[in-house]
Amino acid sequence: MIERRQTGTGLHDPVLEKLGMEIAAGELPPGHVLTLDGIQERFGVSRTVAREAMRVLESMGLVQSRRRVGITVRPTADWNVFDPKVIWWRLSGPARGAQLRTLTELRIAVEPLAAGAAARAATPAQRSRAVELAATLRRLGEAGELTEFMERDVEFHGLLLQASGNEMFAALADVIAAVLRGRTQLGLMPHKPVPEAMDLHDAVAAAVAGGRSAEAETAMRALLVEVRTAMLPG
Amino acid sequence: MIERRQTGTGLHDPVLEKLGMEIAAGELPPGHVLTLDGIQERFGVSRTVAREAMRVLESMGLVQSRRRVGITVRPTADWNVFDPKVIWWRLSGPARGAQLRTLTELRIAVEPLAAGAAARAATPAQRSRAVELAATLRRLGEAGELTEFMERDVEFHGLLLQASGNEMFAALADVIAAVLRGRTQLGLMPHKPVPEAMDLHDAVAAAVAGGRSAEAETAMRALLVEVRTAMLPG
DNA sequence: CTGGGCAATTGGTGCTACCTTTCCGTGGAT
DNA sequence: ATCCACGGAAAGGTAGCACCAATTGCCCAG
Repeated sequence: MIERRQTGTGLHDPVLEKLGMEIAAGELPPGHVLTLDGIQERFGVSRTVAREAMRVLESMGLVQSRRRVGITVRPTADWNVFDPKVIWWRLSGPARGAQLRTLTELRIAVEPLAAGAAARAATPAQRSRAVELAATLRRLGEAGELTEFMERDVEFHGLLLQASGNEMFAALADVIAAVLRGRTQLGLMPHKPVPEAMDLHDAVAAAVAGGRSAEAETAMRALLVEVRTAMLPG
Repeated sequence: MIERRQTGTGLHDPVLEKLGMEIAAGELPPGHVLTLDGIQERFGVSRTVAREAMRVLESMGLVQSRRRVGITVRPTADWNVFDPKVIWWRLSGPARGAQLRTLTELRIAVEPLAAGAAARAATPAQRSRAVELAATLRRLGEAGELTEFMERDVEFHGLLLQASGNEMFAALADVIAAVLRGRTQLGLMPHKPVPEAMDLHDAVAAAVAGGRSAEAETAMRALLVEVRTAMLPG
């Protein structure tokens, strides 16, 4: 589940969001210098708020603050590219395609192992839920219910990441949810999921349910390679 | 290269560091409530400094700030476990072993694909450097120069991650360096690297140099599985 | 005794004013 | 041309204020 704005309140959050987006989008290129004064004036906020937003950006590696010189935008290589906010900002900007590609590579790396681990570590409830979801996916896919299909797909992949028992894998669930949602928004999904995809979802679920780790891993890998080739033209 | 706070300057940094460590270590368990006043008094800093540290912790998902309630420590599942600072804090605390395990799983997921990508995308300089490093590793390993071996190993793995052309993989270089260093500090390394490890380093380097992607991937996977089994007893 | 509403308390939110510290530029002296 | 000293710009840090929201608990009605 992506959770945008659950806090809602907070005056420094809009500032953080806007600056983060602009930096991630490259509108404020590396080397560009901001000042607290400038931020205050631009957003009509106090020094306190400007400083807090700046500190958070600094902790993400997006900027560096030095006395006398100002707030400098840092090169991309220094960013915390695993920070969910940074990923979100890049997915919202012109680098969306590139970010989707690197994230898909990450998915191909992580999700097969997560599925394998899930086959070993999942609870009975998780196993049956996986099978159930795979069946639902087939039904929705054949019916052409694209958005509902996507939501279940998000749940399916999130479930396996959670069930892997590795909290670092589990932490990727939200990010991958954003990838799946962003992919359909970008029109990188076929209008009707290919039958192979449904077969592979079934295969993964069955292998997880049956505790067949290696099988779950290879099926998930095949599924994701399928996903990558499908979005290559995009 | 690990770079612990080369900025040094900054009064809010020690506060952030201490609180982060305590939360990561579980000394401040989920649900525990802090107040800005308490932080001010404890560290002898002003409200501004306490607030900035709190905001950064909040952006890492370690705490949540609510009016009238205070600053609540959030459950582990909400943490940004990919944030380098969070990883560092957990590696420094009692959860070190668990963190090393999840990170090793992540390595097994990511590094083989990164090596495969490096075989496709590396520059000529990177390819020759990889071969050179593998040879150096063999020499150092046979000589039993453990710390120097480790430093070259750090460079080797970082090089391939950088060369993969995927910035998310590249961003893991620092973290993996911390894992390698932490592993030797924890005594989870054999006193003399096993010959197989050296052979596999060679195989990876040769495959990358020769552009044989699949071969680089499988060799790297074998190398990391070796690593995992070696640290399982720990 | 229970429940609902109202008021007091608590603690973060945001603002302003002011001082300190660090360095970047600049300009003058050698 | 080089070096050094100095002024000023901008972040770093402190203090105290008004404000607001949520929680706590009290009080009174049923």
